[in-house]
Amino acid sequence: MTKPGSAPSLTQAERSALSDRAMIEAACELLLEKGAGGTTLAAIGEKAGYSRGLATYRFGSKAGLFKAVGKAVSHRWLAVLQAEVGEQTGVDAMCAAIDAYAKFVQASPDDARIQQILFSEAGGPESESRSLAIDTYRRQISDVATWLADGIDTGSVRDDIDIDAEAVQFVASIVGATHLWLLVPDHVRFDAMRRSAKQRLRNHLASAA
Amino acid sequence: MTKPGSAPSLTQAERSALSDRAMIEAACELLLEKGAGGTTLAAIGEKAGYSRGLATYRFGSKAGLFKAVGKAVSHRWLAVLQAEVGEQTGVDAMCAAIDAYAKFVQASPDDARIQQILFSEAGGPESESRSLAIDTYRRQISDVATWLADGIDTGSVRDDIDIDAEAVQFVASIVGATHLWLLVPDHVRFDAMRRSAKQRLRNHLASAA
DNA sequence: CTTTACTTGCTTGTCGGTAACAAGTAACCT
DNA sequence: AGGTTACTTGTTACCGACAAGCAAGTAAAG
Repeated sequence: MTKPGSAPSLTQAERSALSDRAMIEAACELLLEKGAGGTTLAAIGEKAGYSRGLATYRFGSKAGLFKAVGKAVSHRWLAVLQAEVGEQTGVDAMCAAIDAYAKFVQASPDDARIQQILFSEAGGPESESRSLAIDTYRRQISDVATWLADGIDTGSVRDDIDIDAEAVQFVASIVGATHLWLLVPDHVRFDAMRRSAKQRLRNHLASAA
Repeated sequence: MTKPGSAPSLTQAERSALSDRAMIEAACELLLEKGAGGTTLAAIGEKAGYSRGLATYRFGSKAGLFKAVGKAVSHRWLAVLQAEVGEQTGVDAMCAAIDAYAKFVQASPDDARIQQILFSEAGGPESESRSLAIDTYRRQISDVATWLADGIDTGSVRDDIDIDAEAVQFVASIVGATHLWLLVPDHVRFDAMRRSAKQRLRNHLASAA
């Protein structure tokens, strides 16, 4: 029982969900500000309004926390992608994915930056965020491969292509463009690249029929 | 004068050049083994056969050391690129660059890995290796743009393209493919991608004439 | 050639800061 | 109330960075 004039009196689950969200939010801000290496668990906890130790306690380790942040961001991206692509297949789906990504980067550039910072961090043979990055990329490559396979089945895509190689190149283009955009933003104009990338896709992959 | 039976008696310059090389070499091995975060300056110094403090003393900071490593690797890559591309321009130069990169990755996969690890590390707003990565990417994009401009001048490349956008996409494809290869090596087959990437380039950029 | 003053390569001592864990406290639950 | 769960504080080990010192090399004077 809570005394009349006291605090909201949340349930335990609500309390932890609240602090989790606050810390992930704080982590995002700090990541953008100071990068992965410059972000400390203590700073995250305190910025979220708690003690220096909570982040470690809740997420176990720095890698664990970054994994949680990555999952949150990834989830938002996949929602946008799904909404844009819908049930399309073949080259249409790939073009829609390009549009979705452009939209995502424009609407939530912070999310895009964070995702890229975290996935870059996954470079070495260390980290737990490595496995998240691997899963995400693998998933995206296989999605594209499925689009292509369906496109071949329905006759909209040439049947003499190497599906896996094309899928990897497609994902690689987007990953690479984001990477460059993060480092050399003035050189990377997503909107300008969209047109030629889509046209190139159609020229290269669409069936002659 | 050195006593007959005594040690090699190197000059100061030779001594420091020797330890520099030893430490950069040690740093490369540790980077491949433990990643950027897992590599410590003390371990580098000791692995190179010196004290825990030498790496810091010589390179000033961890970022400074990584910068030196990056420069060494970058230098080797640029040599391969220059040898393969030569005086070619336009689409020919870009195809040669693809071949050069495939050759580089096959001949010195460790170098490719290290470069990618370091350039990934440059994601956040921190680090000194960030500026090296930026310079390198900027340089590569402008090289490709020059190839394209020359190709338009000599008539081998369509004149209705957006040079900068195409150059960025080209570099982005390679950067992204390497990034994926580092994380998901089994999905990325450089040799399979070479053929279709080059064909796509020619289809998309070569002038109709 | 030898001595001496100086420079440069390298090592050791140390400090602030951080991740990770453990033990304790306070809030919620039954 | 007792017990479970959310959170805090105390502590340890480790790392990057710096600074003071030591030793190896260099060069000028006698």
